[in-house]
Amino acid sequence: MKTAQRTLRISNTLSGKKEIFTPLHEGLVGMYVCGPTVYNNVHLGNCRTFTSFDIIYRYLLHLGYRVRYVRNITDVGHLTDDGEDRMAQGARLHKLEPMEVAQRYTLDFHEVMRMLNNLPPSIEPRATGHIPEQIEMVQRILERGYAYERNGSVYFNVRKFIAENPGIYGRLSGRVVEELIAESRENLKGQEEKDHPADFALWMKARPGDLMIWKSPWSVGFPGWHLECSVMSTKYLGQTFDIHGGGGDLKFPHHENEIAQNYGACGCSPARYWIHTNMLQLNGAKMSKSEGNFITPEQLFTGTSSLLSKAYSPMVLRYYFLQAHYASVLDMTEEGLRAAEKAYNKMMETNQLLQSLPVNTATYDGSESAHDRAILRHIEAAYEGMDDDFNTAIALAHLNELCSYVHKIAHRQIPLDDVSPWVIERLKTFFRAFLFDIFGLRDERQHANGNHLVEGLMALILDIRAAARAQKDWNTSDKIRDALAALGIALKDGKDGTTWTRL
RNA sequence: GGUAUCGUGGCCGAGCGGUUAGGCACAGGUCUGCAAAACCUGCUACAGCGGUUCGAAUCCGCUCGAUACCUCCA
Repeated sequence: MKTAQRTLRISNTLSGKKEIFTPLHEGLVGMYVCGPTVYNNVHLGNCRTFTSFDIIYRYLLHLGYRVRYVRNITDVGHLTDDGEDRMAQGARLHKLEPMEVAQRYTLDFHEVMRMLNNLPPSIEPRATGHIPEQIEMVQRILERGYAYERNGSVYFNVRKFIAENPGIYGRLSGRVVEELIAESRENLKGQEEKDHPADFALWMKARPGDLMIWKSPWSVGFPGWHLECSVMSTKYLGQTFDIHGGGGDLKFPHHENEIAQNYGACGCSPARYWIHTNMLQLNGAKMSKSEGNFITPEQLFTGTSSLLSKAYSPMVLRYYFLQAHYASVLDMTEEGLRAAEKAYNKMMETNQLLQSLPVNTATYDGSESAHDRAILRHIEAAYEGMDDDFNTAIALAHLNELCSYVHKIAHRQIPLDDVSPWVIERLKTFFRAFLFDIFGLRDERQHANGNHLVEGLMALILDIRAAARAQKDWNTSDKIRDALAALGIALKDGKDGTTWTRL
């Protein structure tokens, strides 16, 4: 698959329109995604965001692009409402060094990403590893006149920036600064230093007791939360790059301020396409720790949440995400998870069936049947779905349609001769590419069945049962089936013998 | 309170003015020793009320509800 063969369209949240994607440099894509703040276990909603971008990353790779995918780890500067650094707060709550907190939850994050089969980004920079660069950017913004120093802290001058660069600030989030001014006047807390409520910190002077501090020309302190992304995207992708992504909740103020910082430092816009993913809800309401409507990835995978009756595997979760478009709110319910589990298992079984289909090249006469055309149409439609703003729901629908064909062929409802061998081969390649390369699914059943001893024992048992069945010894046959069912193994009697799966 | 987005059949969800997306569940059938699986068939929905249009789930207005941001929870 060559890049030139397909036209990719992306909903650009900067313009609010769906645009044809053309990278800055042909064949190369630079993508920056805002990563997690590692002060706690990774949130399920974060899992959806990073899985969405993983699929975008995978599809770009599949199209033949060389992609540099940068996703940061925020380990300093993201303050809570009380003005305490999240990392420092985590450290205080868990009685740990801030870097211990960062390490613990970075490992947790990586483990969950691995379970979800998300590819690691090309570069995963940390905010604390880029303090000198952040100080440099603050200096550049100061030199260009868009920031001011107050008692050792440095703030971005939003009003001056807007006056001199109309149409930049507020474009992404649709914000009008006059309204922000009116709004924020009410809840000013400890922000007396700022000239204006809309201004935001580039560098914060440390207060007594602050744990994460560095020397700078202005004070001993720490960088503002938004600065790291401006700095690290510039460092690894250049002043202007292709795609910047993140959760929709980051649009304002984080991304808006990020753009202002980049523009303020270099006079140019950072990303050309902005992609924002939408929220994950639980039982029709937002996930909220305080209201108990909350579940961690670990609880989901182990079935230890009181909100669920059983465990659901990482691949079932991934399949669940695939059924919806990344920009839509997704509601998670137990019934929905059950449906996804069943659909996922069926998809994996059908693929296994497809891959084992014989291809009789001797009968190939070069013609194209009605079935051939129907199959090829669904394959193309799945690609078109992905081309249209990475619509995995559309692509998945066509894969399901194709599953029906696979079964009809496998069960001789469509004679094998009615489908051209090259179409069967194409279908096999297509399924492998979409299921594993693009959707990033893993066949969990294969892992479960990958035990040689179990495989051997099952083969023996099924052989004995087949012999009993040949003698119409239904007692023995059913005894074996019932006993295996009790062990969590389901038998499926087909025309070509019996197969088994774990429940 | 302000701003924005959304509200689709029993459930989850696609849909971007004019071919009943798809999955799960459910019902009937084929196959089968029985069951399961698989396959076939059925289930024509768009929050409410108005409007624009030959035609609206899709555009506009209002009402109600949800979510996000403004304000710490992703």
